[in-house]
Amino acid sequence: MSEVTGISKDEICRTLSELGHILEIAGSSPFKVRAFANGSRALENWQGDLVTLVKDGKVTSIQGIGKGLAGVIEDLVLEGESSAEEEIRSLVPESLLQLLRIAGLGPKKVRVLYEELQIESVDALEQACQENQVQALAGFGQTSENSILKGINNLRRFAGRHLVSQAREVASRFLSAVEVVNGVERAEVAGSLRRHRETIGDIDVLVATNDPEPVRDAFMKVDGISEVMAEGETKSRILSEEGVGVDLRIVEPTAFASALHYFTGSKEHNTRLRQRARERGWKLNEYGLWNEAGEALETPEETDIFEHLGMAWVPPELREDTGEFEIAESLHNKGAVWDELISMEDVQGVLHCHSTWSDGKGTLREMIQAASDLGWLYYGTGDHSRTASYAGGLSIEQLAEQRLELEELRKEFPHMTILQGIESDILADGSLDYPDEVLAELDYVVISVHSSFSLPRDEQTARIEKALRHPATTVWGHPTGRLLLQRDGYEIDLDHLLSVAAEEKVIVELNANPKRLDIDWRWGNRIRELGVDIGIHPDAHSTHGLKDVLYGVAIARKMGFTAEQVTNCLDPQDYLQRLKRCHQPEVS
DNA sequence: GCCGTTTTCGGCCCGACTGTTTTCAGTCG
Repeated sequence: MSEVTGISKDEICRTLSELGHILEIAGSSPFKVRAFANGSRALENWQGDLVTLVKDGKVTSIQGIGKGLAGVIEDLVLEGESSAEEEIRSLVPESLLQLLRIAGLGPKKVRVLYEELQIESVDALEQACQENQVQALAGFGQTSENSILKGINNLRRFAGRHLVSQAREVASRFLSAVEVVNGVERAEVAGSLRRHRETIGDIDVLVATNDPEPVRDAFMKVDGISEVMAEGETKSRILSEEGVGVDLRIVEPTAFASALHYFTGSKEHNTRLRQRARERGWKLNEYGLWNEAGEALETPEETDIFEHLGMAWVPPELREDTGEFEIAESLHNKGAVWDELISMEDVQGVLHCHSTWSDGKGTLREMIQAASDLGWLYYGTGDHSRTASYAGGLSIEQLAEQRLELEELRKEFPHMTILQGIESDILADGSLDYPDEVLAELDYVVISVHSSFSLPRDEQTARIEKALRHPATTVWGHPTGRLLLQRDGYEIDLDHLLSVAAEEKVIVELNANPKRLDIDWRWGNRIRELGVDIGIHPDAHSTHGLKDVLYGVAIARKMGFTAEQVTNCLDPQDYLQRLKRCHQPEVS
């Protein structure tokens, strides 16, 4: 495929989303604004090769993208610029987008600040507040001025989104404080954390009780609250000292299921489910479900809400409006339920673990002991290869020495299947980091990109394809190289490379490190379509890091995977067979 | 701007809390 402009799908999604915000500040129709936001999200969730889609003229086949947005997308892909984009960007200064990130400031207020005081930047706004110019504006006051200053301060201190590992800690601190309060019948964390998103904006804690006050008191007494942002009858919001927003919602016990569903989201899923209710002349909100006569339908559990609306219960992880409605409806019609998704107990062992042989903190013995303690039956070393000198990569001699130590450890841990592997750097030309005869002695080989991140898309794709087709390759490690909240992955034709992995029977890694969670869950549907096998690997650099597998399992659930579809849920015998199957021709 | 078994126009989800108001607009989720 010929490269066109090299603009990535992610960049286009960001552009569409920005254009939506600009239109909002400029005072466009809220529906037009929403169309841009929806289009951005639709494109983000769509998986495939965008260049091909554009060339085939099929961009509008994505639900939520019509003629207008398709035009912008096509121009960006083919020309690298779009006149419609330029036109929208000329409406208001782009720097106003920064102001939207200040808590409490939305498009309307940003517009007033711009029109009345010509404020275009966060710094200018700060100064105007300090000079008490803002409180004089209609709709603003002394309090607004102070809260804007606080908001600016918070914006500078915190990035906005958080790794799921950090969010879980904060959430459990608040949940454990409220769930023990007298009168609390149920308490649960909802929101994106319950949906197992890879990063978390804020935390939703939902409590069912007939006596809200003591719950709110307990919530406000939790350690590490840096600011109370709202404190109402049933809804409160604080900012934790880690910079994570935590919402508390209190509902009556009879409304718990509908509230849990509502606050689990996603917004898109909820919108669609409410539309479904409306189609029947019903109403759905966080307090329940009502029929056309206004009578409340019984919904003691989430399952009941879906049942009333003609759907099987959808696991929370899958509520992103990325195909779950069609499946749940079809399951319901067949009287079936959703397949049991993978859980931690299904994992039988792991590959891709580092030790003190390269840049890990745990010795091989400590790591294997920890894996055994977790109940796992196999463990694969996956230290860095020799080119990764910064990470203590192993020489050919060291590989042989490590093999001797593993022989001893196999005697110590007879119940464990201990494999020797390597995380081989993919060199810039796509070759692997050891001669073939050295690679052939290993039980498996993970191939990973650790250098030359910024090759042009075609070259990067060709480089990885070459490595995927190497006969020794078993696993493709952290396929996109992204670091959550830090950097995007390198530019590749992922769709093509996944087809190559399918063809070569290379296992695609779901790297469970909470900073990576790579490959992205949005590729789940496509991966199943292509018949690619995935493996959940911790990429552990310490005994503690082995537990990261739980984040990988969470993402695999989000991809809709059952245990049968994940390689390291196989028992040791079958697993060894699967590792050998790589690159061998299909037995007909 | 998008969409369609009420289809090419006329809709587009819903409610709590805050601050500035004196009945409500804006923001947020």
